[in-house]
Amino acid sequence: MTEARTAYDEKLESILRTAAQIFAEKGYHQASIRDIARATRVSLSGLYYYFSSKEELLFLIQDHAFGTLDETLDRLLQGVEDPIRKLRLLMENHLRYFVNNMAEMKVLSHEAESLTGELRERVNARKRRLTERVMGILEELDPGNGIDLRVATFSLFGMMNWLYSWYRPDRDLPVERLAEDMSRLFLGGFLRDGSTVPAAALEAAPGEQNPSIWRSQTD
Amino acid sequence: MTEARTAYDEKLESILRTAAQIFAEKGYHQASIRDIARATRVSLSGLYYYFSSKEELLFLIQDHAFGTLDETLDRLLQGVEDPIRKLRLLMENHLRYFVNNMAEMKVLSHEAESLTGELRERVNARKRRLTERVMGILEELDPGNGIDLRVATFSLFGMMNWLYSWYRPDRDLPVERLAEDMSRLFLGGFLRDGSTVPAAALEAAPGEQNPSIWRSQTD
DNA sequence: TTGAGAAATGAACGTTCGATCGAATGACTT
DNA sequence: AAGTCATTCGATCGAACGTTCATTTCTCAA
Repeated sequence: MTEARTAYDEKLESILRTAAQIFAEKGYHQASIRDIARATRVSLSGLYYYFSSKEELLFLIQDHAFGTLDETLDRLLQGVEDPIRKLRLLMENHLRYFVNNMAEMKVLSHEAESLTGELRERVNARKRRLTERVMGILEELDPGNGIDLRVATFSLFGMMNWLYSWYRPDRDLPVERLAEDMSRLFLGGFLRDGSTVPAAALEAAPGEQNPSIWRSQTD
Repeated sequence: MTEARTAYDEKLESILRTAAQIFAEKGYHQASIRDIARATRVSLSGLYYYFSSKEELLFLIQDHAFGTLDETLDRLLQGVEDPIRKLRLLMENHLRYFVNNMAEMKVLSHEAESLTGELRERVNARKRRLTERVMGILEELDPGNGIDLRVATFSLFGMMNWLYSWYRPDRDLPVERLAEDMSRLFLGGFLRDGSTVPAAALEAAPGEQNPSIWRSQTD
């Protein structure tokens, strides 16, 4: 194992970390390479010694973040059998990384479509793996409540991934309580027998509304 | 009431509708005015007769979508007292607009930070109003389960707003079943007494993990 | 001390962007 | 037929963008 941690590696990581912050603040397309040069105190052209294009820079950030998230999850779930416990550990892992690396996780959530071609496909593959992992756990759990698995899976990701748009570490719950509350919200709903949900929550709304927000057109 | 629906109004709405689709596909900053000119078959300069800047175009889309969403909700909740029913109606309204106007709603969810200054503040005001409305209903409901209100509120929005990243009308549930499943997930979890949630779902994960995905640095 | 490769740079390129402006066109009134 | 106002357009602007390249500076083993 050649675990040589060179000066090159350290500087690259430092650039990735800084770039992630800038991408999180301004958005990938808004942020210019010049912004990153200014923040890292490396010259514009000097940055291209560490990556070959702006798009590859975004990929490196996303791939690194996803890879770390994934590896930690592997380690965490080793030997765990109870699916409830598995899901709880997965959620806590996910939320902990979110809160501790808000910039990177915002880039993951918000710039999912900013990559193209092969780089995009490679990140998508990591994402798919995680999605199927969650869906698999929910399938194991299956309380027979009739809730669609895809809806449940992406509702869970939605709850967690939406964090970047509202969570403020100084005014909101610490990550442990956050994970507890979200676990209770999601698992409480997913594991509950449908017949114990108040009827008013299940009744559909009356009538149809205008399907489009725009007035009807002729063309 | 001067409800004169002029040709100008119709053309503006047609431009907004087309622009929303392009913003949804390529993202606001990626999409050029020239893209919109091509799609609407109006010349580049001709567009500026209908809006004064690209940013105002984005504002018009967001404001129109939010306004419609809001007005329909007002009408829908009139006379409804039961908070469970209120929440259910709100969710169905929200999801229905999402599914029926996916382009506009993606722009709402994904381009929240693309406006600046006063235009951004005006959209934020509408958003705040809706957020407080939801939080108010949850407060009415309050089952005394100890779940943080902010966490519950934004978890609900996260579930719903994340739709744009996964929902495909041709392979996923129709909106009625979607609303039912999400209602059961959220309300089932929110209304459940904490003591009935399986213990394994509440236990914290053991140990602390590396708080940052990056290796420690010296500077 | 020197030489070679790694690391970093300033200046510039071609392209695309949002926006402007004066002129042309169309529709409708008088 | 003339006049008015709304609508549309081609041509063009300066600014900012990602990227390149010929050079220079740094580092350290020989």
